[in-house]
Amino acid sequence: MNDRIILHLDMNAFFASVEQQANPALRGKPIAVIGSSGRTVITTASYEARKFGVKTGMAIWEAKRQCPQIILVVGDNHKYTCTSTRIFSMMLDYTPLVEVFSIDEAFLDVTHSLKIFGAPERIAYLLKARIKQSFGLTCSVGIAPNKLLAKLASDMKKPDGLTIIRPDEVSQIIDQLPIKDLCGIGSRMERHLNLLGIRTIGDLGRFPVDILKRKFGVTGQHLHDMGLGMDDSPVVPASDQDKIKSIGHSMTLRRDVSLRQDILKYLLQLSEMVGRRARRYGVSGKTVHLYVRYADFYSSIGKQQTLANPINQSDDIYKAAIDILDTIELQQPVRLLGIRLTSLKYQVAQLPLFPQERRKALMVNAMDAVNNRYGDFTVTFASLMDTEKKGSHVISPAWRPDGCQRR
DNA sequence: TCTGGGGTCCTAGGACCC
DNA sequence: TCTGGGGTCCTAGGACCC
Repeated sequence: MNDRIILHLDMNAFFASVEQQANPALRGKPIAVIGSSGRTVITTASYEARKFGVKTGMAIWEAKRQCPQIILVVGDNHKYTCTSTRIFSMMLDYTPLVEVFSIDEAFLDVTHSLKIFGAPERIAYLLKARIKQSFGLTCSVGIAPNKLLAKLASDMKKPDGLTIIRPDEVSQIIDQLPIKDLCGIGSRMERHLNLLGIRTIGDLGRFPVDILKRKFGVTGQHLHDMGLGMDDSPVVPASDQDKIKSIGHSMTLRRDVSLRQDILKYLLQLSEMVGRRARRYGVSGKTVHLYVRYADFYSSIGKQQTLANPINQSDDIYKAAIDILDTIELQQPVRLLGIRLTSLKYQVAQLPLFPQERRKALMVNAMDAVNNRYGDFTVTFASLMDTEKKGSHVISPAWRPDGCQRR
């Protein structure tokens, strides 16, 4: 497995760049894409804004303090999904082995494409040129013998970069890089490793593997491999990928909420969002999770309940969520609520036999059809009538585009 | 108006069955 | 008069990714 050639392509400031292309007045200016809800953060900042220190995850007021002239744009998920789907389909012209890693990132295994296209750099240049020409967007590409190193490489030159790590250069290139550059080492793991005196990737590779294993279990071996730049995980195309394992929605409320009736209204809305998505995918779930984040931001509680049978009707999810809520004694006003459905079963949609349930299922199908066509919450429960209809307000770079499955 | 939202994977402990 | 142990399911929480 030493002779693979993996390419990692990462769109530069994707959401912000798409907006700048859509609206020429925004080009060359510091802009940031944000969410539509009241308490939102910076989702993506343009490179012009990044120069001022504006970063993903930053509060709006902080971004404005760093860069008073920043232009804020409410994100349009549909726009990004469409663009990324078209970009991913371009990649399939060079290899069938394309793994979508997020809405703006993918791995390509081009090992067997070289006979047709020549050097991997050539594939990278072709892709970069086509993406630039079709969408006006730039990306950074990394080429390496595995996914770990390809991702590391694409991060090394931004924007519009191309970085190659050849097998014989691996140790020299990674030796002095900080461990947090590795995909899989976050801030907590970084701190743990720092305490062991490990700061660079080279340090990690030289550290005794048995101590890592004793301290981190299975992860220890993985850490050791990463330290040596080793990774034999395959590029898995969408068609071979495991089925989705959970469906959830959460929302930070406009204001902290204490009244039960207010909480229930949000839970009904979340249940409808989760249920509708589950029905669209043709799945039901046996376990319902409720997540509550309190007003202080740091404390939270999560509880789950497993049912006798899998469900995907919004009102069934809602009932389960209320059941869970009733077991919790809320400690503070609520800042965020989340509902997630897990233990998913994939089953062919079938109308229930009994008349009453059958009528309900038919009605839900009809409601789903209207909402799919005219936007979320066009037809909904009476108590949600004043809910905003603005389509999916969810924006997140981790959003998996629905339409990126091959063929 | 300080701090979003969608996921996956792992661990650890308890219940229960054989 | 002794209290083993494997497997599976469930719950809670944390780390990590984008």
